[in-house]
Amino acid sequence: MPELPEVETIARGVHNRVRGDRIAQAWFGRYSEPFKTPPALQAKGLEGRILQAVHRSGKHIVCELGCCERQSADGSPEVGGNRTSVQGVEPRAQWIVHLGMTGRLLVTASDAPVAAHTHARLSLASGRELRFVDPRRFGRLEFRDLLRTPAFIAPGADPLLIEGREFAALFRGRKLAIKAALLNQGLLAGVGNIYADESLFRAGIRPGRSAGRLTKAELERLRQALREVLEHAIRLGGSSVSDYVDADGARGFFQLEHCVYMRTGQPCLSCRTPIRRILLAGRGTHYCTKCQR
DNA sequence: CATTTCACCTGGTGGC
DNA sequence: TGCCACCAGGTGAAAT
Repeated sequence: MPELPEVETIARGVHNRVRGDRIAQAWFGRYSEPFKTPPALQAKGLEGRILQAVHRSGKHIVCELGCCERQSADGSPEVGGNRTSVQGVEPRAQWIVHLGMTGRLLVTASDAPVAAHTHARLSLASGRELRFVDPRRFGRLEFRDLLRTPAFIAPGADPLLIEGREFAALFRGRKLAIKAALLNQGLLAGVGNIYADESLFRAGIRPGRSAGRLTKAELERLRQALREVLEHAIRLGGSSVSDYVDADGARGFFQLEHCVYMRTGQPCLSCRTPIRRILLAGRGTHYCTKCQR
């Protein structure tokens, strides 16, 4: 479910709520699917760590963890301060959360009712909990000890930062549909089904067009449309189509701004032509046959 | 190598 | 009310 704007919203929310807090205890459920690192190793690695910062990389939420016990007087991690002289400031480990289709990462009171399909609960020194909930179990949790493993960086360029030249180069010589290319996380990190459809509508490009045959002008329109759509969605807290919520359990509002996604048969907001739905790259794909060429 | 298809899961919805 | 088919924000392995 969650694409770049939803993951960004959640990461910011979690960051603002738990930064500087200490993981007192970690509990993991019995299912093996959600864990890239065995649950016992995750619990052992996480307990006692300070949550220094939480940010997004592609569709991944990365929790930067410092080593143990120590934190500054105001509870902030002093990132960017004197890194070598303050114990526990340099990230020593990472907890990487991928939400799959239905994953949630929530900051709750420790006595809040435990939702069904809760697979991880980190109790924090502040008395709250960081919980991972995922009914479909497509999400993944990974622990990295940075003394042994390199820091996590999502493959693929960030669609908010990429420049025109580099963007165009991603698609050069590719025969596959532009929508399939947008969904390829190795090319661009963070674009999923909603924002692929919405950005192609905004750029006026049919999703089935061969990626390598788009003109320079079309590619530039697409790059800007993608950035504008993603930034707008972030400002509105993401899209809540069915069950997406942020770190506080609040819904986003960008679903109210969707022009094509899940609007099959409804009139195009620009020309009134009914929105068409086709299957492309195995995904429901929505577009306007008149506005998108 | 590039590209496509499918399996992995649970839950909600709409038709009969 | 129940049953069933179909659909859903993602991804990576297997097949082509």
